Amino acid sequence: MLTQTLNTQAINTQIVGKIAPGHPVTDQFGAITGHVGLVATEFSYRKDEEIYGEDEPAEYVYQVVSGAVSSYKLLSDGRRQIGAFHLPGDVFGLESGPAHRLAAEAIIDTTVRLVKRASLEKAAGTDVQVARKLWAMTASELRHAEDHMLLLGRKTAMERVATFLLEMDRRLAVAGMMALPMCRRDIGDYLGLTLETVSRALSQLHAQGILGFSGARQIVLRNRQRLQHLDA
Amino acid sequence: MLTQTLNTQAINTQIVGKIAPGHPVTDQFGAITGHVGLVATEFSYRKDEEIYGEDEPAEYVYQVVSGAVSSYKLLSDGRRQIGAFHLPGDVFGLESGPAHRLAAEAIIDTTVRLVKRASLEKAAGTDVQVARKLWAMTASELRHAEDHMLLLGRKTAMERVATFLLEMDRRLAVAGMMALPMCRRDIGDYLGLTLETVSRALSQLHAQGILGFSGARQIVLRNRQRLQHLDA
DNA sequence: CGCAATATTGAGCTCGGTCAAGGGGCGTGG
DNA sequence: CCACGCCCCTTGACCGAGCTCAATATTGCG
Repeated sequence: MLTQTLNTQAINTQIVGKIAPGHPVTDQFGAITGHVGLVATEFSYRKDEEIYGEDEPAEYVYQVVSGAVSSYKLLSDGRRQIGAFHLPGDVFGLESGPAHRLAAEAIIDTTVRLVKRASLEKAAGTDVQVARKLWAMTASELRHAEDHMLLLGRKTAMERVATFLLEMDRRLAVAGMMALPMCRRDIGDYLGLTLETVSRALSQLHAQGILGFSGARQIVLRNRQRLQHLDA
Repeated sequence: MLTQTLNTQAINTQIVGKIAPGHPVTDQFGAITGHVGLVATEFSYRKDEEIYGEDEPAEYVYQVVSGAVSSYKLLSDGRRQIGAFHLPGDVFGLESGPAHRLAAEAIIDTTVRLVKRASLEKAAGTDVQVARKLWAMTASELRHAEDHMLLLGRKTAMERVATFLLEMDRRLAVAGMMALPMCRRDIGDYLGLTLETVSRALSQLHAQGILGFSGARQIVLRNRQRLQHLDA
């Protein structure tokens, strides 16, 4: 289980206070832990390694330092729905109840910072600002889930892929280019499509000059306007 | 706007303390407002009346007293995704941020109880138990949304309808029978299907003896076991 | 009892899934 | 630095679940 893994692989323990580079102002963890003096531990997972399973006790809350994580649910026959991708700076694994409602795994080699859920609960019990922040983070996840229900229930394949590209562009574009950490299958499982359909949609956008490739996962959006139009 | 409507139709204002009949123990509103002495107002909407629009300022938090409400998002061309149905006892319209992320409308004649969001925020600022409860309610909505993403992204039409029937059976069955407040189109918009597909699935379940009708919206589940199996 | 709204059923079509066969890029090892 | 090999990705051909369009059939409400 997680505890064992922690024992064998833990790298670095520190008092939270330094903020992850690149997220100096709006750091979610820092906002909570900074003035409470919680202890955070850094930890690494290899590509495809499970961080926690569905319905597993929610012992820790995580923040991606580097890499990328997916949160997902499985049906008994293996069909998978990814609910969210977590990128550097994102907090994940935060639960109000006792257990994780989705599983989480690293989609590439990933380093996270983590704090005990119990210590956050304790801080929230004495500091109203912390309590407010935990609520806001859960509300933010809910907002994303609500948008994603609309996508999954009502958008066409092309609209889904356009929405995905605009989301990733917003979240991880550097100098107008994005380096996707996830494979076509992961994108399909996020969008409720097959990997082939995702690939066909991307090829079509490429043919129309709306995006450019430099490697299958290195994408430049050349016409956000037209992409937004395709997004419905 | 809402304020106008409130002025013309408000029925009854009271100090919250009495609990809605049928929800004496786990009443969500009561748990928050009971010991804080907040003022709640009762209010009624007719079938198909909008309660609030998407992105409208979130001035009030609501609880269904009687009737039923749907929360939904629209695409520009009219495609609709219902994110949740709210039944008697349910709280809806609770936001951590300033605006409603989904619109809400009464799907049948409905009476709600409502309190000002600002007064809840104020109570949460002084009472940690209230803050905790608000967080828990948002987390509960998130849990539902995560389950629903799996349904919308990965389940077949028959699996979706089976899931829907089991959910409604759990939430509103009385003496083994459920009286659905919503039409086939609403069910379709909730499940990411057309109304025809919903109707066909229900007919098929009827033909297999898994459910019985007494009127299109009066349904008896005759074999929950088999339904659960169809739910994947 | 009558009628307008809602639900059912049918026929044909389409979008995205399935199955299958290459192609290409990246990391590894020589 | 280059070549090899393994994924990952792309593309093609066909299929079918669910959508669309259309014609009844119910039903519940006045």
